[in-house]
Amino acid sequence: MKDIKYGDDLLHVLEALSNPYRLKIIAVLKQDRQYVSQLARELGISRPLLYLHLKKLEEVDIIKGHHEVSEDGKAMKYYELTPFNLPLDEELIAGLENSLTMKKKNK
Amino acid sequence: MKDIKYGDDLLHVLEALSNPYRLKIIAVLKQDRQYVSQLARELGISRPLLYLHLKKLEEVDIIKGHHEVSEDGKAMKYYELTPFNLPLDEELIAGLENSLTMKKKNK
DNA sequence: TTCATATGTAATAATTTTATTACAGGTGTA
DNA sequence: TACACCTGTAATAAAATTATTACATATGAA
Repeated sequence: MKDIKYGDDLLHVLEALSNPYRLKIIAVLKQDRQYVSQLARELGISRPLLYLHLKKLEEVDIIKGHHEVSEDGKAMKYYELTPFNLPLDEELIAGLENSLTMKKKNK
Repeated sequence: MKDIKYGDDLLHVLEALSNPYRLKIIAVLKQDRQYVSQLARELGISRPLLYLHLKKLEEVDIIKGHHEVSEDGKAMKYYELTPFNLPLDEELIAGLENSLTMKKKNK
């Protein structure tokens, strides 16, 4: 996970973690890396939806994906977890208050 | 903040923290307790909206409100921060995986 | 009485997030 | 060729969150 220097970054990470599927993805990937289709089956969700969740986690560098070609020649996309540690308390939040934007999100 | 023993509790707290106004509220209340109308002015939002945010924070015991009568006889509602500490990492998440519900939220 | 302050909430609208459906394209094997 | 895998995304729908508007009620002071 990238260093959190700004309130907006902290918020971005918290948003990424605020979903049961995304927490589950972290738990699964902690055991071992996994490729997208298999991960979708394990979570019981569609690939398009999984991509959405993976994107949010990857945006904040909690997971990372890369392509690989399997032994039988198939193009696979594996995701793996990036260990992280976020000591969340009121001190951290207060310290980042000035770099926290209240405006709506763009894009 | 209440003890986090279940994945659903963790998620609930993360959701409560996933909003810039709510992070700001924590930062403001860390300095000192405050009453609702004044807090709304400081944040630049309406009271109805503030109530919504306060409710989400109070639900997970990050803040607590109580009524008080001011010197000049007005009924005031003050909120104060409850110090908390959440060491967020993949270990915590993996450990709570089994008590994490994927279903939609009720209510 | 009128004004300024305070709390509280119901109803609705706007926006964002989450989820689904429908595609297209690739490789290896039967 | 047809089938069973795989990746990737656009378009749309559904659901949840966030925000606004409009009220009602109460107190003290001018």
